[in-house]
Amino acid sequence: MKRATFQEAILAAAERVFAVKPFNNVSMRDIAREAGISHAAIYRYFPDQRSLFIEAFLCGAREIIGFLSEITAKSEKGDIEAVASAYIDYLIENDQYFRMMTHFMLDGSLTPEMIEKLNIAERKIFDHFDIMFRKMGMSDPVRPLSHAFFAGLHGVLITFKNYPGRDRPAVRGHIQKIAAVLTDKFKCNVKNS
Amino acid sequence: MKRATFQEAILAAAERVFAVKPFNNVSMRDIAREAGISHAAIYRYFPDQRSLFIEAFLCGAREIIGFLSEITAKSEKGDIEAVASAYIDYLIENDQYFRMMTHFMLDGSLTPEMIEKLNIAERKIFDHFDIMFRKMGMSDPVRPLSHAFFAGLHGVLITFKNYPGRDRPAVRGHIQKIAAVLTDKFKCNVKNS
DNA sequence: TGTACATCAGTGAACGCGCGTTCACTGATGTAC
DNA sequence: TGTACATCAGTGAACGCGCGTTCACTGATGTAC
Repeated sequence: MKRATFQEAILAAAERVFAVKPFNNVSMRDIAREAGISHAAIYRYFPDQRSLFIEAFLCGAREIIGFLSEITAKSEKGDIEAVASAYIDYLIENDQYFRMMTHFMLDGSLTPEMIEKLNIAERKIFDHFDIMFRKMGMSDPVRPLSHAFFAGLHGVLITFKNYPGRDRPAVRGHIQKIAAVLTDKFKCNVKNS
Repeated sequence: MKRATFQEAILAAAERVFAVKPFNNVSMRDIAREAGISHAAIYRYFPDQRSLFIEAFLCGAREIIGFLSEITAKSEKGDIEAVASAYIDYLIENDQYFRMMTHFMLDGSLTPEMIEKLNIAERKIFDHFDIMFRKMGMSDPVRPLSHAFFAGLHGVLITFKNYPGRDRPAVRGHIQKIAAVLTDKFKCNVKNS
């Protein structure tokens, strides 16, 4: 097996483990077991655990970005509600990447290279929101809107993920409802001096 | 020293440690050292580490709530910009509680009692935002607005906390700027069908 | 007031665990002649 | 084609660490008579 292929196999195994177990207690041994190799072998392909995690996250981020690209392209008139709702739904389903993203955002000890990698992914997401806001006829600069909207949607997900005493569908419903409240605010084109 | 006093002394020590070190690698030994006692002694007052952390967080939350209560009371006409800006500033300064809050929100393994305690604190924050929105003349129900606004502000903090390549004042400036964009949206009273 | 005893807060040492990472080694593969 | 050698991917075992938690013990305090 070629080197690149092997790396991808490890990342794919990591992805499968993350889907089942909260990433913050996924061990190198877990991933190795899932990939069917010795845990020592991983160190031939990744210098350390965090590099592996970040690379795995970037794979997931690529998927998120691909999905976002699809839904923003689909909505001809910049239908922000549809985009927001689909985006939220996607992140609820692919919850592990969302959690990793939040974790990295709060982690103060990343190297500049790691931060830069994450930031490139983030900027791509902003770009798609930019496109959406332009389609909606918002006047430039739209980037601050994308920042605020992205951050707002993520905040809603984080805040209500463990909304107490509710089952999963009810939580999803509440998140969608509050996200809709937020989204509605962003349809307002007026600048309130 | 009375039992309650001792507990408070431990919590105060924890608070001091959290101010210096990311809470996710604060150990019982760290807290004990700061409090000037043996780490085994802590277990007389708290059943385990997480209970201690949650209790410490609740202390911090009380302070946040107190602060929020002050600023919402001060702003006669529901000056949402002033409230948001002060709230954001406070959370940037008292960053450790904000991070703990986010951590607990994402942690899926809390007991129902713990979740309930955290939720009571959260609801108190919502209450203050409710008051603000009512002062602004928003029509009921305002609770969804509070949910969305609270979540949005927190999202902005999380998203831009480690905004890469910026120093602390620049990060603070950006967070305030994006929070202002969000806040501005919430001044719009129109329902965009 | 003094004495014998019980209580219990607080201690230092130790337990046990899981983890990231390293290391000496093996065996398969590739290469040079 | 065959042989001798080098390379190197992958292994299982081990290292070393820090942690949460427990435990046997100590010494101070309180209590009963």
